[in-house]
Amino acid sequence: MKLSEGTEWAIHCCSLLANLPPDFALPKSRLAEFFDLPEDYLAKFLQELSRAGLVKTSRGPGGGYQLAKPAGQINVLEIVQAVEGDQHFFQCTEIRRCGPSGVADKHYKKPCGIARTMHRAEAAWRAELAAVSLNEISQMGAEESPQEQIEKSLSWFESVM
Amino acid sequence: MKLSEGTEWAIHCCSLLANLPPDFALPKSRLAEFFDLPEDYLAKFLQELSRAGLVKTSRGPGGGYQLAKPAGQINVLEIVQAVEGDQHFFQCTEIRRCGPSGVADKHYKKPCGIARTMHRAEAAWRAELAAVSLNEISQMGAEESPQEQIEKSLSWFESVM
DNA sequence: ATAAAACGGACATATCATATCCGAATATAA
DNA sequence: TTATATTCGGATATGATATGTCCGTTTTAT
Ligand code: SF4
Ligand code: SF4
Repeated sequence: MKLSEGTEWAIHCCSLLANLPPDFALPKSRLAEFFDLPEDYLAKFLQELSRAGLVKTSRGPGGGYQLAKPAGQINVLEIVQAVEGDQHFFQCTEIRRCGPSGVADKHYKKPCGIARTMHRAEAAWRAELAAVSLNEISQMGAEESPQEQIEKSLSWFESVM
Repeated sequence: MKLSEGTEWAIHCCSLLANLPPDFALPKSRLAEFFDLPEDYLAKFLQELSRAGLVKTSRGPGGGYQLAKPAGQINVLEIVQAVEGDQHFFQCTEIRRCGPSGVADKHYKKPCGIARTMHRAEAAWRAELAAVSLNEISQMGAEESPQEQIEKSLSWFESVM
């Protein structure tokens, strides 16, 4: 029961993209370099962000990834769902219908209390993530990063653009 | 990103145990039979419930599993954690420290905004589960089960005790 | 035309979930 | 004391998913 690493990577990448000047695209090679991640594997998640409509891509020289919307209009839940899919954590296998006490399917009108409890908890999780925008994430990142890191990021950025 | 089936099994088993007369123990063979589950695999999760102190066990003839505490004093989160462990969903791999902008470890004083956001969401999930007692689960089960199922359960129970 | 870049499918490997089996420890009852 | 019923834990097998690499195709700027 663990979120994939891709989720962390995707949020970090989106946060970085949020700090880029408008109309500037960063290719996967640069993103991978910045975080020291395997380029081809990272690309999988970037493509999922693209499919989800969170980033837009441009091919060819000078191309790469940019946010598809202002960072204030993207929330963390969207990023997580793009990478993880929208499966529920709790997938009921309807074991109440099995064994010596099970009866015909038509008698089970709605999810039982167990399923409702688990789903309510998931909804609370999603709500917390949906309440945080990418903008907030990138601002927290900017405010809390050590000064030296910000300087190194800027000089890295100068060297690639 | 999916909870194991064992979680559902464990909650169902606890709910069933909550309906047993005091001082009556149900062996794993009966529990597995009731839900039509693989006996040896189910036993793994029952043992985890035992290690977590949620059920008590007695060996030898007439032995089996019973709740270790009144159902009102057990909550769903405890059961889930017993089975799933207490790992966080989101496990930060500290990628901010890597790549061309990373600086020495000592500069990172606290989890970043991403990690805090993810952990807050997990806390909300846990809180929802902790708010529901096993007693409520088993009552919902009793109230919502089809009449025919309750009768079949009772007659099954007569046959095994 | 050439080069840079995303895209998508095929593949390999590692980790974890699922499942079975068995011997050891423990308790009851005859 | 012996036979039986039960939990416990380790070993092992299998399948699914996460992780990671590779390469050919498509798109686009120059
Ligand atoms: S709906 Fe509820 S009772 Fe039925 S299998 Fe799912 S969790 Fe169990
Ligand atoms: S603490 Fe935050 S910035 Fe650092 S790796 Fe974890 S999620 Fe990323």
